[in-house]
Formats: sequence, structure tokens, C-alpha cells
Amino acid sequence: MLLTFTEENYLKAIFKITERAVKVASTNMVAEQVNTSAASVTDMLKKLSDKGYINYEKYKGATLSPTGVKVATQLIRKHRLWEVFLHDKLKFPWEQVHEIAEQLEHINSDDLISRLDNFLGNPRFDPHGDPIPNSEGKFMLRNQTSLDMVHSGQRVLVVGVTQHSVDFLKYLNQLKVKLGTAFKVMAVTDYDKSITLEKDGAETLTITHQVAKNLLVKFQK
Amino acid sequence: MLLTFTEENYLKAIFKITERAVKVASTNMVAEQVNTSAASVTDMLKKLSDKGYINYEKYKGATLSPTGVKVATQLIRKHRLWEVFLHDKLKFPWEQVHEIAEQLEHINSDDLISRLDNFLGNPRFDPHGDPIPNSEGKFMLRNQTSLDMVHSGQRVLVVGVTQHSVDFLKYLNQLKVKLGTAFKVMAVTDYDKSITLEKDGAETLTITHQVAKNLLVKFQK
DNA sequence: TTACACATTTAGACAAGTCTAAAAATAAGA
DNA sequence: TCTTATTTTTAGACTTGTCTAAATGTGTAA
Ligand SMILES: [Mn+2]
Ligand SMILES: [Mn+2]
Ligand SMILES: [Mn+2]
Ligand SMILES: [Mn+2]
Repeated sequence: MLLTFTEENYLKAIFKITERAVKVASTNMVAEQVNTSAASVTDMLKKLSDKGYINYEKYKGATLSPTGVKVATQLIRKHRLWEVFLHDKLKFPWEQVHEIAEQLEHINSDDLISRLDNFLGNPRFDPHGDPIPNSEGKFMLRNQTSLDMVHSGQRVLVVGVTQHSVDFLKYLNQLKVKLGTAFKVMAVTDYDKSITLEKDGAETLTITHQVAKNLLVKFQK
Repeated sequence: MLLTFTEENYLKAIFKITERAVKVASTNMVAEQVNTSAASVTDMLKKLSDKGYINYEKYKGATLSPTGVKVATQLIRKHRLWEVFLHDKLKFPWEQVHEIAEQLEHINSDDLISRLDNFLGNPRFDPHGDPIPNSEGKFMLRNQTSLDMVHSGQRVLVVGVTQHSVDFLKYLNQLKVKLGTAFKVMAVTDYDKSITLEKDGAETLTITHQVAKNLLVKFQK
């Protein structure tokens, strides 16, 4: 059963929408995610439902069927492996890998992906710290917290970002914050929830709540 | 000016047809190359002509315009660089790289290709011995002869193949003939033009004219 | 429980790429 | 040159994915 480029993108969109709190993907949410009109989404949901990739009821939204989940996770696996390739091997900055991976993820060859995985050393996380599902679709979970949940005195290590926009990632570059950067939390301001951090070496920086919220960290002993 | 996957394939087909003896690509030749009906080709030739990528006159066939040549050579450059990646880095056998490169060649990113080229060490030839055009579209030429043109006593080095079918390449694998293999020509049979070769080490093998014709060699002093 | 806003679906149309069958042009042979 | 054979183009239709505008359904707040 060969899926088109477009069908794959819809399935990935539904996966992304329903992977957290949201249980059912509404037409408008999907439209927003794949950047099309609601009318087009309705058509596609009907088609994907007919093909058995999603559960869809008129006016009630869609969820992925088991096959749909399989397709979506494989797509995410491919996307993230390519991102690792682009970042680690071709030295692309982390804010540029997503767009190209968006194309590469649709290349169709199981052998290619298993060899790529191997070539990259079977990485478990992509350049943004997102887990790479294994070939069975299992995601490796990790203890992590949003940086806006920490308290003064705690030591943390940056392990991911929850926002992938080019602007945000470039701003982090500017702050010299990247995956693996270690911080000690110096102060959390009550007034605006801004956080002052001290880098491993010595320099300190202050970030807004907005930034902290989008940084994932894990605690250091 | 963004071209679709399909338009790119047509331009590459016309390039391939017209790169040797044939001066003008006929509708049927293109149809054969891209594996579609002649009617579909006529439509596409009209479109590509309107967009300025080819010169096309009804009933007379098509040739690439300068822009068309540029697109086609860039596509071939991408195709061959990806083949090198698949072969050298991911260790795909040479008979498997073409099909996957057929997809990868359409990935759209100049930066990606220049980084890939660099990562691969700016290779000048692909895994089949075909030259990789540089970013300006120039092909590196090389002294080479078809193996059916050699004479007894000459020493040659395999540098390429003119047939890329999986069957042919697998047959060469079986004969342990690959790029870089050195031979001394032992005998050329008058009767059926079969050729007996001695490998660098010691073993000899006999190949048919059919095979010899499709092997490109360069002479050794 | 009745409006009304908002979300969703339907209707109808369009572009890209494809097909088959029929018509027209060109090439080849007698 | 006249008559076929072959190639190429046109006509008309279909699929996929998209759109806008109109119709319909759902949920909320008076
Ligand atoms: Mn990404
Ligand atoms: Mn994509
Ligand atoms: Mn990522
Ligand atoms: Mn190839």
C-alpha cells in the first residue's frame, strides 16, 4: 500500500496533533498543520478513512488507526534520522535541518533507512533533542522538564526544545545555548518569571519565561 | 522558477536522448524514456516549451534550451552525488544505488548539494564510473574505450559501464569485475569476438562481445 | 430553548499529469 | 506520385489535490 507525499503529510499532522493532550484532531487543526483549507482536509480525511489509516466521523474529527500510527512514526523516524545526518555529517546548523528533512522523509526505501541509522551510529535523539523512534515505532522516553519549572539553586542540562521555529533556534544560538549546555539556576523572578542562569564556566544570562518554557532540561545531581 | 518532479524527469530524459548521436528527441523516444504514452509527452513538451526549457516544434521533436540544459545537468549532478553517498557511505552495492538516487535527485536545496559534495570529498565519478558535473554543469572528460576495441597484449583498467541494468551489474559482481579492476587482454576470438582476460593476480576469464561492449576501460602503460 | 457564532461539510471548479481512441501529419515503398 | 505504415497530435475523460462560496451541523450563552 503506497502512500502519496500528501497523504503521508496528513498522517504526520494528525499524529502531531494527537500525540499530547488533544485526543482527536479536528478538521481545522489539521488544516492549520498542513497549511490548507478546511474543505481540502475534509476530502482527505474521508480518503484516509476509506483506506483505513484513520478513524473519522463527520463533524467529530480524526484519530490514527494502528496502521496510521505505524506510517506516522516511520515518517518521524525518517525525518529525525535525516536531521541527524544533515546536522552531524553535513554540519547544517540545527535551525536549517527541519525544512530539508521535510522533503527527505518521503524517500521510499526501508533498506536506506536502516543503513542510514547504522551509518549515524543508531542515534536516539535528533538535533533538537527529540527522540527517534526505533524501527518498531517505539519512542525512547527520557526524564525531562520544561525549564520554567525549576527552582533557584538547581543544576540542569539542556536536552531539548519544544519550539522548532528558525527564529527561536537562532536566538538560542545567539545566547550560546545548545543541547548539552549546563546551567545553574541563580534566580527565578516572581514578577515576570524570568530566569537567571549561570553557565558552567562563569557567564550568566537571563531569559524570559517565554524562552524557559520552550527549553527542556534534565536535572543534574 | 520551481519545476515539478515530473517536469524535471522529462528534462533529464531529453538530455539523455540528445547527449550522444541523436540530435533531436522525438515524442516516442521521450515516451519510452519516461515510461508514458506519446499523448502525455506531447502535452508536456508543449508545457516545457512554453516555460522556455526546451525548443519544440510540432512533429519535429525537442531539444533542451540553455536553461533546460542547466536544469538537467544539475539533476544529473545531484543523482550521481547521491549515488556516491549511497555506495561509499552507506555501502549499497552499485546495482542498487540508481533506483534510490532516482528519488533523491529531486530534493531541493542548493546548500544540501554543495555540502554533500564536500562531505563526499568532491568525487568526480559516480559508482558506475560516470562523470559528475561540477556546480557549473561542466563534465570532466576522460580517455576511455569500450572493451571491445582492445587488442591482445594490451593492459587495461575498468573505469566504467555503459549499461546500468541490475542484471548486468550483478553479473559483473559475479565475475568479480568492478571499477578499478586491472586486466591484461590475452586473446580476442575472431569467430564470436569473445575476449579472454587475465586478472592482475592470476585468474583468467572469458567474456562475450556483449559484455565487452558495455565495459569502459582505459589503457595502462 | 432559541439565537447566533463558529466549525465542518458539500458543491462546483481548477491545475497537473495521465490515459485511450480518433484524427492528422509525415515518412516510406511500390 | 500515390498509397500505406508509422508517428504525432488532438479530443475527451479520469485522478489527485487544491480552492472559494454556500449549506449544514454543533455548541454556547442569553
Ligand atoms: Mn523537524
Ligand atoms: Mn514532509
Ligand atoms: Mn527535529
Ligand atoms: Mn544512476
